Amino acid sequence: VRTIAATLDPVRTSSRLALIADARLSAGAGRIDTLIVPGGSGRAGAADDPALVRWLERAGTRVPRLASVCTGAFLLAAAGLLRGRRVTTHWAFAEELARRHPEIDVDAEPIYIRDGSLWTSAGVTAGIDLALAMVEEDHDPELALQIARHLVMFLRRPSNQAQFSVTLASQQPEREPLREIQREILEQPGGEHSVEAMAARAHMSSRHFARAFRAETGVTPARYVERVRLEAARRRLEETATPVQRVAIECGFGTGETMRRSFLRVLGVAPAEYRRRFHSRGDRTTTLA
DNA sequence: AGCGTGCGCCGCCATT
DNA sequence: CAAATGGCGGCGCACG
Repeated sequence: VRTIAATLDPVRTSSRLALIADARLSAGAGRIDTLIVPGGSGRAGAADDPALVRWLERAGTRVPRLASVCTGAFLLAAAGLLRGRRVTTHWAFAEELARRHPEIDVDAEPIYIRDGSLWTSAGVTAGIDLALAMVEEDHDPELALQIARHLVMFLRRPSNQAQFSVTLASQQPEREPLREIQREILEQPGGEHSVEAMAARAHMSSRHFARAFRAETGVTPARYVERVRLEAARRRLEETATPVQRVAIECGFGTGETMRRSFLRVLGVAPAEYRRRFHSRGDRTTTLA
């Protein structure tokens, strides 16, 4: 991994962290396999730097794989690299991107989008999902999964389910009845998803269902249900002010106590504490220089 | 904080 | 014969 900047002087990020680039644009960067353009509050100025934009125009058309994180998409757009492509960016800026560049097909829904050799991602952490997807492509899903675990990365899923984060995607079953069951769980985490009930819906004996599910996804049915419920609960805690108790019921945990224990076991924090730490205050955005 | 019990899981074997 | 499926029993543990 190498960093390239317009200058070799320290570059301050929006959080004041100073980075020193490995190379200057003018020096050329040698052969590049994947070019990743970050976003952040500095991107407006960068888009006004003719030398940088010109460099991007050239490099962007030559690299085998081009990517942006967050508002980095604006830079790619300024360099004319997104014409006619399907891309995403930070949700708070998606409308602006679409307005300023009508020639781009902007979709703010997925956490990242791959359009051929062009990869774009939503907010900063979505960039991790994007990077993991690249690892998966270059190597295999198992390695991506290992890394995700190593990073103690929380699973992320777009609401439209058109695109799962790699960790969940690697658990996509082949067989139709099992996919159907998975869909039901994802759509209604609070529903009745005991092993027996799911087996009945799939027209299988519970023994066979559990065995098949495990073989296809690598996770046992109940554990999968628990994961999905945990995800749903996390999202509600992050994005709403719904009382913890009600979140527990809505997400299929019988009681608040059950959800609490699940949180402690998997995430290491209790629900209330989790909300205190991660609840987002609406329009606040995260950007990276 | 502690506890009984029901559920999930799996090994094993029979059946299809 | 191999593979798919079903049933049983027992163990561990999480739910309430």
